[in-house]
Amino acid sequence: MANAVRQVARQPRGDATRQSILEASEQVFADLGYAAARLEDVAQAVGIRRPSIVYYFPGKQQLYDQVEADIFASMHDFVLKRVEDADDPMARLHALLDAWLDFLVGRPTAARIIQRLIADSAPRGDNPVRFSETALRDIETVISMGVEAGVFRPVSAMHILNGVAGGALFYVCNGGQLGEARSYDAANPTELSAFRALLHKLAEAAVLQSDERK
Amino acid sequence: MANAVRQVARQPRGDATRQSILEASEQVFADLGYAAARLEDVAQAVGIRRPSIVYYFPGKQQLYDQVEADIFASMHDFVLKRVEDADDPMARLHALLDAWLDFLVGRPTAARIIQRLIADSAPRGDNPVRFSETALRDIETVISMGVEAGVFRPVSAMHILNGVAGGALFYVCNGGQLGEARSYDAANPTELSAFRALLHKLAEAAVLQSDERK
DNA sequence: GATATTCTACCTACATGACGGTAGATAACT
DNA sequence: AGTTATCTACCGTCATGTAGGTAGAATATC
Repeated sequence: MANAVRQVARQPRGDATRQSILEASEQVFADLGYAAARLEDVAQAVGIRRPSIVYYFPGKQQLYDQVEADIFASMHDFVLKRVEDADDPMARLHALLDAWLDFLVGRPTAARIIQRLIADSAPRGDNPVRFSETALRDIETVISMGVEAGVFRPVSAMHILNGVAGGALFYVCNGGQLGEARSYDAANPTELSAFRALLHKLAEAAVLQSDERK
Repeated sequence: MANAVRQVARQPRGDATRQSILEASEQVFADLGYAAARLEDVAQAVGIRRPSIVYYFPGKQQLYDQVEADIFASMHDFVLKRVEDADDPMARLHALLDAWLDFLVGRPTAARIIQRLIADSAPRGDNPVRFSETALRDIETVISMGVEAGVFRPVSAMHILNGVAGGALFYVCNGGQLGEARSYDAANPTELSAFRALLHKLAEAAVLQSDERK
């Protein structure tokens, strides 16, 4: 079979091309969304012809799935690594939010892809990994530990995800969204640390008992 | 010219069809996004043939623009009406957030369309109305009044928009996003009032001086 | 160590199908 | 009768996927 999915790349050159395709397509999918994205654009960005993409990925959908899966995996790993360094509940929550924020700021294409994903009414049948599910499990773990420790009031992880984590996505996506005058660079250290401070404040307000906020 | 844009509908029947087309297309655009949306779907939902849509709207893009413009206008009006009933700064801020939340809960298609819009990297050239700009102006007014009154600390309206208003969008969009077990109905009164309470708490944390939170 | 063979990494060219838009006929009001 | 509303039929475009070919690298063979 000519188009067998190659589980493992065989040659360094092929590896590099494959990686370039993934990166270029992440950009294109982020910019235009799945439906409007054209493989032609991806090919052009990589510097190859469109059919060569098919040499590496069976089709557009599979390419997209690969991009999405990579985003989720990277993000989850990133979060885990940051969270396990913290031990008290509030430190863990801060670490979790910081991890999300930093990941998205460093990979704004991922932010925009997730943003689009959340707009979809229902999960796509064959798509195994769902953002909100993964993210929700991560935050549920952190929250429930805080609640058990008596540090957090009992609060729906779902609501925290919506109220607080959504903010990080917005912060990244909205940077170039406003008119010339109001545009900002999400990666700008001053801007970022200001927003991070707000995020922490919001998180504390969300989980702490009303009488023990600092 | 056969396809002249009709500024005013001439007959009641035409008016009704036109309205049906707008409503159906809002649904379709929300479900699939602009690129993936097919006029065929819209026509089918309305119960007419596809070319009849062109009788009312010059083309797909113009139809979409109309839907978007209507959403922004409705939302802005909705917000204004709610905010002007409040007079002290915090009441105004709460009214603003409640208005956003209630509007989006009542019109989830709008929420998903806005969600998609924010994923776009940059404003489309010919698109006159930008969500974040309109919303930002609304919130800027409220915030700056609070700051001038000395009730709010000086805080970037942009950050409030990201951190707090984004939450309302997420709340609505994420309802059907999770697996069977975790799905929720954003319009459910219990769920909604719990989230509303959180939103208020977050807003207060964001704008009040650290020492005067209730 | 030169030659034959196989494989990798692309390419060109084409078939297919989907969707938006257009033209013109027709039905339904008033 | 004349306008308003909707239909059928058709066309053009465009993006995907497929078929098959080719240069050059890697590997085997003598």
